[in-house]
Amino acid sequence: MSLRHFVLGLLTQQPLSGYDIRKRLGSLDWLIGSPSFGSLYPTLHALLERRLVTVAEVAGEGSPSRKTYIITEKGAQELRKWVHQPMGPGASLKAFVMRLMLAGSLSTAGLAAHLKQRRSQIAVRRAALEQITGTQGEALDLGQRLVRDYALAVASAESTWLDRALDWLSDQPRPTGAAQRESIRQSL
Amino acid sequence: MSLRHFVLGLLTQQPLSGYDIRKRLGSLDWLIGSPSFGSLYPTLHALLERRLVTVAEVAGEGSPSRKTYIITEKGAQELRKWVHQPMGPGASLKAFVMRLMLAGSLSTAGLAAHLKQRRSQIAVRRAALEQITGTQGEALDLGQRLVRDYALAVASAESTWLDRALDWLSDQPRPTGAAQRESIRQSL
DNA sequence: ATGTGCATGTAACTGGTTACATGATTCG
DNA sequence: CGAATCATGTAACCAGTTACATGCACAT
Repeated sequence: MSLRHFVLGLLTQQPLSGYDIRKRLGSLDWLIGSPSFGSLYPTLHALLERRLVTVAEVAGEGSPSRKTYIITEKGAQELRKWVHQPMGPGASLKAFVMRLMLAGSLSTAGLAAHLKQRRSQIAVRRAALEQITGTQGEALDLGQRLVRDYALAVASAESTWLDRALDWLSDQPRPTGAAQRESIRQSL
Repeated sequence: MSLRHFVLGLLTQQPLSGYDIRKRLGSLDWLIGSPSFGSLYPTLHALLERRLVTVAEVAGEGSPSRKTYIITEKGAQELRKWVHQPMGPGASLKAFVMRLMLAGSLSTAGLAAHLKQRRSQIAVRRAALEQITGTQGEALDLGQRLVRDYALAVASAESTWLDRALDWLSDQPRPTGAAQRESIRQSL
């Protein structure tokens, strides 16, 4: 049940319709897989029912009527509560990326904590993969070797990225607010 | 319904029990997420019913009785058929890794084709991500920037890896068979 | 005897996909 | 006029998880 929170997170930036959300997520299809309308619309309805969002039906100017959803204060609260609780150690890449996208709803300290936690988990995984190389190295078949190498490559890329991100984050002087929006450009 | 084929693929290497499969997949939890017993055992039963595998109940020597599953010729055929059909353009990282693990059931040419296809898809994604940087670069919030950077890092790592893998593959002289098992060591 | 690890299994539930149905608008 | 895009929605279905139930073996 992360889709509910994820959608909520997207709405913190700006009001969106179901259609918008899918478009926005389209470019990240391969990383996290964008949800189908069949799950997206019911999710939106559920959020509405729990008063975490409100609707604004916009009669279409040159396009059919669209319903843009706006997050409520209750919704924002709920989201903050959720986004601050740590992810389990077996968290998937997808889960991590989804959380990462909600960074805007996280304090700088909270974000840093998340990244550090991820970094240490990645370290554990790399160690495990390298151990496989040592112990079972000879017994693996082609596919398993390829996957091991691939996993190692991804893990190392992620590790590098996390280091960079954390460096950048610690260089950021101000902790929160609107100034944030401004000073992000230099990231990379 | 990829789990069925995936399990079938794992069984091409050696007979395994449900318990074994989960152990084997445990180290790749974060990449593809290992299935729970609640889905694994029914899957095994389904394969059995369709005559794609057979069981050998091994009365436990120092451990409880275990059922090791062996792939049948029919199963191997089914798998080859499945593994050779190309993946859609929106294929997730998870789907790619699962396919990659079944490389052993693929001809060298088939494997190369898969890797090349993936490489070109990655290129498309990178282009899309870089286009976002150009057009909406200023409008993105913290989370979206982080995810974009992260995605770019992963995509570039994958790209590099694919190049290396394809290089290595083209350096391999023999096309198939038992010699394969031997000459893989030098990969990295 | 009690708990921990090995090992298999089932039932209820849930999150999500697929397929379908609807309708307005715009372009060729 | 028909096709494509925008836009929303529902119902049937399915894959997978969670939680539960069982039982053997071994160590404390």
